[in-house]
Formats: sequence, structure tokens, C-alpha cells
Amino acid sequence: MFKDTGHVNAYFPLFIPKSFLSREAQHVEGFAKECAVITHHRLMNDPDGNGVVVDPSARLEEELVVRPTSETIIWNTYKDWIQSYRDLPLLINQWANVVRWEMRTRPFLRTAEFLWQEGHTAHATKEEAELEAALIHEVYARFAEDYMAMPVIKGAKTANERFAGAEETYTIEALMQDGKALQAGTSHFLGQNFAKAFDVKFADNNNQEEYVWATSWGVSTRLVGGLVMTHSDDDGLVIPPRLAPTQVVIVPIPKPTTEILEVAEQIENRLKALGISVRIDRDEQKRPGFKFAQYEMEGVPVRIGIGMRDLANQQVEVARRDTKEKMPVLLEGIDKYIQKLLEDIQLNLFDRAKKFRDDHITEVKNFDEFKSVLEEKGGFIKAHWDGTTETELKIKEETKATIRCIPNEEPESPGKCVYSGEKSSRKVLFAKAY
RNA sequence: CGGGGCGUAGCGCAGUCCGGUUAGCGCACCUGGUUUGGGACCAGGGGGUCGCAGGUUCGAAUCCUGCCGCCCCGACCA
Repeated sequence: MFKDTGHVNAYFPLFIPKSFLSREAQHVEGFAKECAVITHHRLMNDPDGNGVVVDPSARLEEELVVRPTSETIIWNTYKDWIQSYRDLPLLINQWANVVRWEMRTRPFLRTAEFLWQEGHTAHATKEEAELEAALIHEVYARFAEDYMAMPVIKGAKTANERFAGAEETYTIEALMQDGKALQAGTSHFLGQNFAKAFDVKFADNNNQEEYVWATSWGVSTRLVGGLVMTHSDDDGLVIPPRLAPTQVVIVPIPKPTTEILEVAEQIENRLKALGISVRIDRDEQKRPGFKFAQYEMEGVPVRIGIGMRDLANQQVEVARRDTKEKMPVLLEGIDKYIQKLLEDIQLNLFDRAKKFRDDHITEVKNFDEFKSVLEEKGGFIKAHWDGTTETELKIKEETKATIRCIPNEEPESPGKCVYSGEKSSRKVLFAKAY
């Protein structure tokens, strides 16, 4: 689904000259405090014999910054690549690691280095760039919901929460099982900010010079954390079938025998013919109970148990990870049954997560209610907001909750701000977030 | 940078307050046997600079001094 959008892959340098960062004022302000900076290019043996030290004579003339994101180096390049409207749109994606020197890291959700894809596009018109940002926003939402079975709310970020250098940031927001929100992917309409900062102009079909319009967007390994925290339970991971590396595992009971393996292999072949990934556990050392627990922990969606008792009845035992249910299934038609079951699990995971999410969107009328819901129930809080950064920051200061997004689907409705009492045209979603 | 906590076997911990057998337990590992439809059991075994350095003492994982490392909370942030 990503490839259908027509973007091409490319790769840009990891090291960015420090001066590039300072070209766009908002951008540098946003990232300045979390950059890894390269100052030297050589090590040497410590004269005092304490291993290796930085060679002070190898100081760089201009320091290099390890990319926190690639806008600057890419726009410095686009400047040379774009001359005319015939060069547009320029649609590029890169897979890369980036570094943001966080004070506090958290596995998967906020790591100092993370892997992501970042798209960077240039367009002739504002409308086209806006459509691009919206398109990717939708692609991210579809991926989250249809593949990860993770329901998301699409919306726009407030000015305060916006990407540094963007005119508009669109986000997909998910809700984790502990009631905290997770920003799962963002798509930015950058206006002409980077075009102006890096002097990227094109000649239109009247030979008039114009600055190009831009977007950028990304999702990262943070999604892995989101996947885990959306579906998993006390027995371990729960991986949606569409993303599970192994969709079905076959466990011989109590251990592999010729007879059992013969049937297992038949099932394996029939499932593979339907494009289902299967693994037969041929280990003879571990007992079935151990294997059951192990595969549950790993989140394998479907387990098939085969013992002599089953074979006598021409059946097997099928267990699904999402509900932990077990049922006997006849060998006849087992392939179609499993195929259908995988689809059911995929849908069930989504429905279950969506129900939880919807049950945790609470509309509040006043600030006392806001605080008590936030403390006692968690999740999203829907409330009127007066639109000012000042109010937003005060709420954050007092409650730790931030505005996760201004939901696309929330209709305009006049009201009064939950904090200031000032006029508000629309409700927004607040939550404590990762 | 502020506040709190922790360093003892591969992992998780007890022992430290109140110094005194050969430093112990669970998991994991090795050997043998018995088991096998939900994380097997029994027996035997291997594995330790008790974070580092110095000090007190007949004797230090334990007390004292200094240092090092890690984790949690706060400020940053996706």
C-alpha cells in the first residue's frame, strides 16, 4: 500500500553540517536541544596509558550533526534538483536511522536512535502539497488499522505540538491499554518554509519563478511499541495475523512421531498453498505445555495441537491467541477453517482495541471533571478549548495532559473552553501521552 | 542538574542493620534415570575478583572513607 503512492526510495547522508540546521529558525529551535554533535574525527592512544582518547588535534572545522531528521540536508539537495515545474512533483522516501538525544528514553517508544521512513516531497502548488500530506495521513491510518489492528484518531496538531518548521502537522493518535495516548505517525504540510530557507525555486509554465511547496512525513519503530501495548496481555505478545511472521504453529503432542508429522506436514502444505506462514515444532526435548506457553508469549496467532487421540478422530486441536479459546477441528477443511480464523482474529483484535479506545473517550464539561477523569479513568478527554497556546500550556502544567489532536471528524460546535471559559468553536482531544 | 534507590553465579534475588562455619536460594546450564494432551520430576554436578580502591579488625559481602557504574522520579521529547 505504501508503494502505490508512487514515491521512490533514496538515501541521504547521516551527517549534516551544523550550518544546515540553522537555516530554518523554527526547525533549529525544535531540535537544537537534542542533537548528537560530531566534533572530532580521530582517536589516539592515551599517552597516560588509559586506553583510547579523542585526539585533540583532530577537531572538525565545522561540526557535523547526526540527523535528527533529514529536512535540511534533503532541501539543500533539492535546491539543485529542482529547476522547473517539469521537475515536480518530487516524491522521495528514505529509510534511515535518526538520532534525537532524549534525556529519558523508553524502549521502542522513545529511543535515542530509531529507525524510520521519512518522506520528503516538493510540489508546484500549495493545494497539491496539502493533498499529499492528507494522502499520507490516510495511508498511515489505514496501515495502523488494517494491518496493526490498532485504531487511530486522525487529526491536526495544535501550533504548540506541531513539527518544528511545519505549517500543519497531521497525526494518527492511538490509545494504549494503560490509558495513555501514543502519537503513531505524523504527516506535515511544510508550506514554503524550507523552500525559502534553502532557496528552492522553480519556473512555472509562464517562466515565473516560484518557491516550491513541501511535505514530510514518517512512521518509526515506535509502531512496534504501539503494537505491543495495544494488544498484548499478561501471557505475552499478541500479534495480529496480518503482521505475524509465523501465523500458525503446529505442535505435536506429546512429541513428534512419524504419524503425527505426516499429518502436520499435510496441514502445513495446505496452509502454505493459501499463503499462510506455518511452522512445525519438531523439537523433541521440550514438552507440549512449555511450547504452548512459549508460542503464546511470542504472540503466534494460531496454534494447532496434534496428538494420537486427535488422529483417531480425524481432527486436531486449534487454539487462538486472542481469546485463548481451544476447539477441535476436523482435518477435512482445516485449511479454509484456519484461513477464516486468521481473518476473524485480525478483526477481533481491531474491534476489541476500538471498543477499549471508544470507551476511553470521555467528554467533560468543566475542569474539575477533566482532572478527575484524567486521574481515575485515563484515556482521551474530549473538551472545548479556546484555541490559545497559553491555555494549552497551563493545562499541561497542571495535569500533564496535552492536546493530542484536533480530530478531523469532530464537527464545529460553539461552546466554552473547559479551562478559561472563553469562546470555543470546537472540541479537541486531550490525554497523557508517551 | 535536583530527589530517591541499587551493585553478591548467565538472569532474578536473600544475606549487610547486629562482623565469625566452606557465601546461599530460585531460574538457567551439565550428567543419569523416570516421565510426556498446559511451563515435568528425582538424584548428582559445574559455575562467585560479593562494583573498585584504601582503611579498621585476630577475622569484612557485612563497619569506615573515597571512587565508579546502573536504575527510578522530575525538567526535554516522537
